[in-house]
Amino acid sequence: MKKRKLRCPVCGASDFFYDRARGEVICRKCGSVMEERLIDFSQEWREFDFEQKESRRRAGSPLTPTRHDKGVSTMVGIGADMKGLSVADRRKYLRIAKWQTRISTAIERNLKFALTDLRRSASVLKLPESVEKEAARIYEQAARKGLVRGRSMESVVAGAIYAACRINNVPRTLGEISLAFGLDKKEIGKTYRFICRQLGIRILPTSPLDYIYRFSNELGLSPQTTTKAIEILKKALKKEITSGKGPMGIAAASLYVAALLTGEKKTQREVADVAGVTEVTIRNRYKELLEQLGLEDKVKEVKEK
DNA sequence: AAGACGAAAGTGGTTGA
DNA sequence: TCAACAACTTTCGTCTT
Repeated sequence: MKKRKLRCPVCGASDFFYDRARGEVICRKCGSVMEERLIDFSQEWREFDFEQKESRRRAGSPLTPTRHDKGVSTMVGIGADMKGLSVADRRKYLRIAKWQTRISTAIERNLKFALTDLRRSASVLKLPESVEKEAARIYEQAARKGLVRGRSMESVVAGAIYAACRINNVPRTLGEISLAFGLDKKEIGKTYRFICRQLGIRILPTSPLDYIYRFSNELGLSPQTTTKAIEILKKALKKEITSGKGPMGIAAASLYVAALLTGEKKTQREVADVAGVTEVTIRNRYKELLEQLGLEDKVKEVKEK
């Protein structure tokens, strides 16, 4: 394949930063996001990788031995030496072995379906490979621990994906995931919390900064505005007026203010939609930002024009 | 007519006794 | 286990552009 020199359509520079974790290419000079779906290039070998993974799994040991799956990962040996055992004990032994085979093949079967589903939605969500793998790992753990029982397989897959996103600081909102799966936000959130608790996964709150680039890109805002939003956001973080608040609302409000100040005005509704929050939340955050950062005058100035 | 603003009531989750 | 609580949503009326 011929190598073509990429140039930033905004500032013309050809110095890019590839944020592998987020699957985004960002111009070093002006900060605009060039490509959000870089991952699509890797579709081919990623699938190949998954095939490999699956076949490996069928062949034997789980990839991630953890403290959680004691009972299941320790197989009762089928060809074990049973000479010293009574008939009753032998029967019992064989019965256990049989059930374990049944359970584990059931899990393998389930895993096969789940991973197909996972792969499909990861591709819809344009997730980096690392996150997809992480999600697969989480799902497998959950399945082996029997957490899928009583829940739809899809919701657990969705929960695993969401958890993987959070862990890798790859911002995807619950709304986006629920759209990709056609599931209710609440349901995904519920299973997400459930499997996190059960698997002892520690979740750090996401930073609003993680969302800025994507939201900004989706709104079609200029790099200047994006930079402005980040500037505002950082000040807000420093003043600690953001703690306890939802990160998406804060990111959205920062972008809204920034767009206002640079004359690229977006309506509250537009911003609210891409950020997956309501206008009311934006208004509240927006008000706080203006008060705490002394931006009222600047906004007034802009409005006069 | 559309957008911005804010009050009031409701939702789901966390926390602390 | 339950009640208080904070953040966010929904809904709706009013004001501004």
